[in-house]
Amino acid sequence: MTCTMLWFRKGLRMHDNPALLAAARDAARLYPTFIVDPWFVNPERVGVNRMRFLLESLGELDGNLRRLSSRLIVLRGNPQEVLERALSDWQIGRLCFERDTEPYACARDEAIRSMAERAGVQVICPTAHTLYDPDEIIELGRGKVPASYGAFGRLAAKLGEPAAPVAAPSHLPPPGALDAEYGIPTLAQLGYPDPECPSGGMIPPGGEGEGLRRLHVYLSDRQRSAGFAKPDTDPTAFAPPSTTALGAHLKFGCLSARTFYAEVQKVYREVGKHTEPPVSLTGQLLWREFFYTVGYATPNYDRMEGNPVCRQIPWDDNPEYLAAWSEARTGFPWIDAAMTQLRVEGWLHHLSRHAVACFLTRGDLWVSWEKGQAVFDRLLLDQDWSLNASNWMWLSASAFFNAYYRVYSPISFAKKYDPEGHYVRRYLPKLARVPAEFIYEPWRAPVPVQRQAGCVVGCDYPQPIVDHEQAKARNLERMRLAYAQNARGD
DNA sequence: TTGCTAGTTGGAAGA
DNA sequence: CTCTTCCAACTAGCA
Repeated sequence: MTCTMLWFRKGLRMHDNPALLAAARDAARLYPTFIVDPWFVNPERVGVNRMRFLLESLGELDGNLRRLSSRLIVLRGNPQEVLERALSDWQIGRLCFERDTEPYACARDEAIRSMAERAGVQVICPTAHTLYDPDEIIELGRGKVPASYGAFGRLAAKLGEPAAPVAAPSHLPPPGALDAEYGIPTLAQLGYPDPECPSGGMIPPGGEGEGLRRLHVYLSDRQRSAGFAKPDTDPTAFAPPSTTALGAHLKFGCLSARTFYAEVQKVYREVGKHTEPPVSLTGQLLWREFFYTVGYATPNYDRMEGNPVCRQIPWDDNPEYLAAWSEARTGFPWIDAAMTQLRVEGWLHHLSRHAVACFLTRGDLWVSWEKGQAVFDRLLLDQDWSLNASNWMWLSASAFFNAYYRVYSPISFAKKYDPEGHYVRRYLPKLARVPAEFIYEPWRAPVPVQRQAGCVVGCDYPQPIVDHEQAKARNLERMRLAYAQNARGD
């Protein structure tokens, strides 16, 4: 009988957690451990909303462990240093953690694996964050990384159905006696301000219970779930949103992607007729797999330079435009409302992300996708390294997508879904009384109408930062040129 | 080699 | 209100 440690990083759940089962098997004592890594505790890297979500998730994990007479042990510091001491202090013979394929995690885990093995500790590292093991996909493609969703889908189909989720443990070995409390820190202890939730409770709480509950609530509408077609969902719907909005729970592994997948297949079996990838619910999980795989296998994936899948485009360095975009003062209500929703709630509908990303890059402002990526990385609850980089490259027509002449209009796009402007009024109260006719382009309203609405453009709300038609024409030309150079990062 | 086809989610105008 | 066409036109993947 040996003492074991489960090191939680993502995978903050009891259900479908092979690493937890591996750690619990035949263990005299089990130390369920989370390490607060200073690399992440940085308001510039991880915004307050996501940090709060993480702490909530840890709180629930601790509660679930305590129900099985265990607990969560929270350590603080550089993971390698902290672990080296803990493995020795607690005489750990087996260290288990779920595999993480992001570059920071790969480097960290490789160093820790060799440190542990040098100390005679067995290391078990199952894949459970994704449906498939990216190495298996790449091997099946004879070392070639799938360059498109279709190519990925064919490889995944060859591998067959993803592994079924494993059951949650019904009991756990006891933790050892500890020399200190090792409790979950508060936001304030981590140096974060803890503002009153400004969004009226629109931010979903973290934790696996909430993730599972939201999954089941969404899937309880069998017809909608079976008929789910992503491009047809409404980006201006906010109460409730038109998609599952489960990204944050998936990102932290509060909700297992394999459980999600299995539950969706159950709905399909019940309903019979259902949509197919890429637009279906299953298709959304496969997009995640595809982007995880490319992100894992591509060097410098979150940058333009040195990134072999990314087209090299001479973006402008324009701090003023970037600031106006990220601070929701572009003067385009649809863009500014979406950026406000992002800042306040840490979430945007996928198509809103498209609209603001297109606007920042190839559509209007000609600012590098890397700048937008950094803002999303900080503010999104569901920030996910490979998905974020992938989608920014997609929207800026730097990779995967190349119909660069398809530009989202900051005026007419949202109008199709929400002609009255409910969404804009919700997130930009200054515009609440602007007549629907002008809600997406208030600068066109006659001045008396602006006065009447209590929203004078240039005074209460900014003038549009660019003329969209002019910017679009100019940028199309620049894209044409960049495509003609046909330069890639390799 | 070459040619063909399909690709998650644009917009504007006109029938 | 829905459908088609034009805009100007890329490339991975396959036969």
